Amino acid sequence: MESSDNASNYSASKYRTPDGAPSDIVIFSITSTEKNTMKKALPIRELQILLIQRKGWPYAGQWALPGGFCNESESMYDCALRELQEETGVTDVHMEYFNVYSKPGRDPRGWIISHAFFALVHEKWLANRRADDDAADVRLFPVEEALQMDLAFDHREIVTDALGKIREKMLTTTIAKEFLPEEFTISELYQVIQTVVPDFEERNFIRKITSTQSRKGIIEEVLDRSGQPKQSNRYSQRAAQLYRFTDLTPQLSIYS
Amino acid sequence: MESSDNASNYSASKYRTPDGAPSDIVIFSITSTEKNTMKKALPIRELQILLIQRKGWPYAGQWALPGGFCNESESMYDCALRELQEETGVTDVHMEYFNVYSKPGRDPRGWIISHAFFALVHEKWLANRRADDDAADVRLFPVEEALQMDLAFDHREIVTDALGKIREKMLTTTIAKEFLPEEFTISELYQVIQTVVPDFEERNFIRKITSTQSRKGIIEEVLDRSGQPKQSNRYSQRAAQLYRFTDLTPQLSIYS
DNA sequence: ATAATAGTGTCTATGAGACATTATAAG
DNA sequence: CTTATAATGTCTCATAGACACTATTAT
Repeated sequence: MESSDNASNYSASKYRTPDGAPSDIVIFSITSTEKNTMKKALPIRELQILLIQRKGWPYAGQWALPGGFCNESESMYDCALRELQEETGVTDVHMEYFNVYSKPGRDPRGWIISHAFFALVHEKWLANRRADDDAADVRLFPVEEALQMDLAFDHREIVTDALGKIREKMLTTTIAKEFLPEEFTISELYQVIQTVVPDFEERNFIRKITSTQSRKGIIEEVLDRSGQPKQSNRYSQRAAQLYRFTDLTPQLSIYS
Repeated sequence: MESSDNASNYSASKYRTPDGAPSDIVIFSITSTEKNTMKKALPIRELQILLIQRKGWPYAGQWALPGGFCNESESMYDCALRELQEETGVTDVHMEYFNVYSKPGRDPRGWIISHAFFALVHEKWLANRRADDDAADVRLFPVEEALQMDLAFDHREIVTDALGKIREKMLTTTIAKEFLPEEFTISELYQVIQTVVPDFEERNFIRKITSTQSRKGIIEEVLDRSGQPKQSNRYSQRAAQLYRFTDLTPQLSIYS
């Protein structure tokens, strides 16, 4: 108790304690499907999340977020990293903690406080996994479809919140880079932003991002070995300039 | 276990479970001290946080963030609200969850996963408390001073993170309103922003906020009953226009 | 040549930023 | 009348936003 003065007569165990502190991870990826037209064109991109089908009680058979219980010897972040690795084989991706879910009764197994992360995984990493085990119980779903499903626990709420969070972050930070190759064209960047934030529309996008003083530091032109601008004609007839993100972290303010 | 198919033979308790899930609250307030000059002047404002002095083990005698253990029947947010109310008597303030602290060994009492909130409390609410019980074991400290202290647990890290968070939010959202009266002058707003974000400087502040099309919706002029602009000469010789925040939530983007 | 995507020119209205100037009221 | 703070004028250059136009290359 608080009034005792050393560890030997401290007893937290007289209180009811949580039955578990899991992490749940909303793993986002953007899939690309080549258009089967004759002409070169940008692929069709879709924002997807990874779900697993539950085997046992509770919510057996229903789809749920990947995740699992935390051990005493790890932090929540480490726990989530471990689960992410187990589920996708992927390490070294962008993962962020964003909320805790603790409403009484949210888990029939008891008093379980869940810690929600989102991860942004480039499809090329998930491709490996899908080749390895094309298990029917681990799948990518388009986000909009996932939000229509009857997910286990309060996972629909978690997915909704995660989606809101990455939409905000997509517009205010440079996380778009997590979904793009190192070098990309302006069209690809624009398309990735729109895939995550469908309402996004910016007519003069290329000028905003490349020639306005306040923003031009965010991305930079890629040059080849001879110092010439490096271009790509992968998605278009006319070759497009390649860009990469810089290390600059944009600071936004409503007062300046 | 996961492979069983109903609640009766589910047993989470065979695993080690956390010894507690507390909330810790970084309660920010801005104190105003009138300058004792002859002339009217803006008060000296200082960003402070509320700390309590621990009585028992562990960290007896050291200063710590207010907070306490969550019960099974409440959510983390409700827990934090309850603690906030117990500590300050205040309800109905801006409080936000911002991070979890779960590093192994962070609490000598065992495996304790702490959920950190920050709250923004107008000094007028804390004034009551300070009159009631001027207890030496609950005090406001200037943030910079608190960060120099040897706080209990990992509370210095929590305070550092909370400070970073409210600095960011001060510039990107309208939380400044939590530290201001309903009606305020531009100078007061400017001063509040600077109190939280000392680096903030904006020469043409009044024009940015009142006459640029993209931002002018954030605050609006206050009019009196007869429809005339309402002014205040509380802090200055020449009366200044009063403003209030609107309900508008500014949307920021690095791409537009 | 055609089509498809990349990228620029150009024009107007608005905003940013710096500084000087005027306005108001207390003492 | 002096002083302190509030607020506007003014000037230059940058940016926003719209839309027409040119550029490049596969077919």
